[in-house]
Amino acid sequence: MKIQEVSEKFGISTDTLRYYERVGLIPSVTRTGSGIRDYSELDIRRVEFVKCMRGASLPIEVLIEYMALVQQGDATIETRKEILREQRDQLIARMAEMQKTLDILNHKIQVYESKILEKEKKIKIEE
Amino acid sequence: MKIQEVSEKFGISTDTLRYYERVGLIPSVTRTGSGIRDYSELDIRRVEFVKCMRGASLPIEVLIEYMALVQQGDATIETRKEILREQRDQLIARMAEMQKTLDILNHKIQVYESKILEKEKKIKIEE
DNA sequence: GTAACACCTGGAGTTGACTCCAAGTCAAGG
DNA sequence: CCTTGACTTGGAGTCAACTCCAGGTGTTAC
Repeated sequence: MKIQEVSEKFGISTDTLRYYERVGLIPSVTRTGSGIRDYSELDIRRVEFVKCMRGASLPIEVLIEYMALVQQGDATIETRKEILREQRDQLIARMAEMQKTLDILNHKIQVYESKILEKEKKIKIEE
Repeated sequence: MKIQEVSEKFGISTDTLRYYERVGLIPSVTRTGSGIRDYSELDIRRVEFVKCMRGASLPIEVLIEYMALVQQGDATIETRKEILREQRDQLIARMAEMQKTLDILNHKIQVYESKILEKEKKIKIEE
């Protein structure tokens, strides 16, 4: 699969895909003889993983570290697990914050809605 | 309440508090005669609101727009409600993405955990 | 009254994560 | 063979959101 297709499939620009590779987020993608990227199944699974993690704002640095450990094989499993656990905990914390914000937003929207209703009533009475 | 105390109360640096004021996120804080910030109850409620919204990553630009509308009074209620509704919807979408990521993280952690267990078993058998 | 310290301002610098660009290479159609 | 258009690289530029700094003023403890 060439870069253009991967870009469309995941909604990630080709520039970003190349950038991810450059910084080590996706270890060197397979190439054709002449050096053009030709994403393998594995490469695509990696892109998907990164897209998903970035979608939840896991920092690129952490993902780079994680990917490097994956490359190093089974000896790093314990460390990798720790990284994922920490990221998961932070994610849970962020989601809790967001839930609080969501509640406040919903509350404010409700207040606005009833204010708008009041205004409409007043107009009706004045008519 | 002076800036230092507000900073500690909310865990926002004084630089950030001044920055928020500068860009219009918190309309001009009350001052002492000599020009030193002295946050009123209202100012503090505003800081709290902004902190909460920023905690859920609502963009500063949107908050600036919202705050400007609040300043303009009741005529802008409808617009404000729309802004909040849109932000709420985006927040819900982001939380859904994060939930997916969380599920994957949990799954991966489980897989790692069972791999570690297997390794331990092997060691026991070899003993 | 003076030293030490918190506060002020405008503006420059930093960080993370892209995003764009120039200059060059390759592959397919006519 | 030559053009057209997608691909390559390294490096520079951009953007949001801070964060830091220099140079100046205010305020409190001794």
